[in-house]
Parts: sequence; C-alpha cells; structure tokens
Amino acid sequence: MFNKETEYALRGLIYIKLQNLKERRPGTSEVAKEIEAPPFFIAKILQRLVRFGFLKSLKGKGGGFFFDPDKPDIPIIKLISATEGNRSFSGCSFGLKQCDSNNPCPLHEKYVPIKEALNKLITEETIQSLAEKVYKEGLSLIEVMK
Amino acid sequence: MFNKETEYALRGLIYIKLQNLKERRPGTSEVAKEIEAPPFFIAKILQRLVRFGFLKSLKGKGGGFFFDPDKPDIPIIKLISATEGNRSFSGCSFGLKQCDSNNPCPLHEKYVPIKEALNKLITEETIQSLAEKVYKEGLSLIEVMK
DNA sequence: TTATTAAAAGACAAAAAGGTCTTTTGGTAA
DNA sequence: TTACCAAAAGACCTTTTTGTCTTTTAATAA
Ligand code: FES
Ligand code: FES
Repeated sequence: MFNKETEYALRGLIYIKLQNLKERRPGTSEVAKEIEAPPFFIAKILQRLVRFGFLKSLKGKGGGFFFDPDKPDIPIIKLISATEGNRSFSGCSFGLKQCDSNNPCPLHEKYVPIKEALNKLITEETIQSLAEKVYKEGLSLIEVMK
Repeated sequence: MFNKETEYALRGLIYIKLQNLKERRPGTSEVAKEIEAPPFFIAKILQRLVRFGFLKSLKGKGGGFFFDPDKPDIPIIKLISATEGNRSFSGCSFGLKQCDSNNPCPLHEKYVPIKEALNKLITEETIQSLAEKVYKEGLSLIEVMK
C-alpha cells in the first residue's frame, strides 16, 4: 500500500504526537524502539519531516521531536505527497500514463470508486485524528501478543 | 498500484488474447510495440508467464504466444500472486505485520472495506473478461491521441 | 538437411528503495 | 565555559525492481 518510509513516518509521527500530549519530546532512538523501525532510518526520516515543516526538533539535552501547536492538523495525503511524491492515487491501475475517463483502461470503471474512497480516506484522516483514535481506543503501534 | 512487471503482464496478456481471437500468435517484439513496453523486458516476463502455466508458446517460424483454449479463465489475482507474491491486499496499510481486527491499526476500520473492494475486483475480473471489455468497447492498451 | 526464425535461459547492469554509519552542528545544564 | 547530549548532514552500503543483451534451444520451411 504505502512504502516503508511512509509507514515509518506515519507511525513515528503518531507516536510523537501521543508523547507530546504527555509533555514529552521523544528522540530518534525512542521512536525507533516504540514503533519497531530501524533506528538510523527513522532518524533520517524524521529529519526529512522536519525539513518539510511537518515537525519541529530541538538539539541537545532534553531535545527531541515535537509538533508546533500553532500549526493545523496534517492530512495524511500531505505526508504521502512528501514521502512518495504526489502520485497519490491519481494514476491508472493498468499503467496508462493517465487515468482518464475519455481513454479508460478496462479496469477504470470499477477502479475509480475504489480510488475515490482511498483519496477520501487519506484526505480526511490526519496525523492528529489517527493519534486520537489510538489514544481513545487503546490501539497499538506495533504487533502485540495476546 | 501494481508494479511494472504486473502492469506489462496484464497489458501483454490482454493483447495476446485479443490477437488469438484473430487466429494470430504474436511474438515478443510485436507485443512490446503494441503495449509500449521495453522489448527485452516483456520477453522475459512472457517467458515467466509461460513457466507459470498462464500461457503457451511456440518457437521458430510462425511461433509466438497463445492461450490454451482448454484452460479456464485467469483471474487477475492469480497473475498478481505470480508476479508480486501473494501479498494481494491482505496486509495492513499501516505496516503492522498482519491486518487483524483483534489488533487493528487506526486506519483499519476505514481501510478494510476498500481492501475488500479491491480483492473483489481482482478476483472477479479475468484476463479474458478484460480482453472482452477492450474488444467490445474499443478500448486502447496504450495512450491515445484524441 | 540446412537456413531461418523465434522463444528460453541466464548473465549483466542501471535505478530506486531501504538501511547504516560517521562527522558536524547546535543546544542544555552543570 | 565546558562537558555532554541529541539532531543534522551526508557519505556509503544492500536489496529489490526494472531493464538489457548474448547465447542456446527448438520449431518451421525451403
Ligand atoms: S484509466 Fe486505468 S484506472 Fe482509469
Ligand atoms: S490492521 Fe491495519 S489495515 Fe487492518
């Protein structure tokens, strides 16, 4: 569905948001551990997210990552655009250069509604809304033994 | 959506099916040209499809690729399993090791219906049904200038 | 039976994705 | 003001995906 970078970014951002609510600013190694991502890789990904303006960071003792409380919520479509380019479900499932009802592929008719549902999902849900869901419903960001 | 190999395989198989209906057996270079795929790459892909049993082939003069008329239609989920492994939309969008309603990710609830629609699509449609659609509706397998 | 044709096989290579590590820079706190 | 800490930057590596090419094998037709 999404690539690894997007998955780690999603889980990482949600973890950071959750910690921010507890007045904490987690660092790269904590995030890596808690979302089960490769430590150096998540470090690089979080750096990129800061450069993109999704996150803020502080160096040195007590440093770490946090959300700017003044900024609006981040729809995950924005995250996906940043991590994988804006291909976000606009393309043709069949490989045509563009998905166009004037030149549809044989999957077009049935695929378009699915694409629209996906686009709706990633437009409506935000990092913050997902974090809230995790918090309220006690969900896990990693595999859990039952 | 799908990877390149799957896309080329899909378009290639449909093109071959369409030609078979006209009592023709296209070869690799014809298929490559008609679906706008890299010639050596589609050659390799078609070879694999023959090994998987999706297609038959004949060497030498008048040779080429064709479907065994005695075999049942091929649902595209089978093609996808062959080209990309059976990950076919069973996984978690969030990157959890498995998509499980007992340990759902925050996207689970809204993602599951989409996944089901996708699975329905790729289970119901076959190479043959798509070829028929292309034939009946005069669709194009490549980009078209209008 | 020989020339020709076209797929099969498999080595090779470029590009992208995924991941690791070291060095530098900018903060914090004692 | 120094010692330490943690992110930033960027080089480097591995694996997977995508693509190319050469050689071999098998079929056909003259
Ligand atoms: S043209 Fe292929 S999905 Fe729309
Ligand atoms: S658990 Fe993530 S999609 Fe089902």
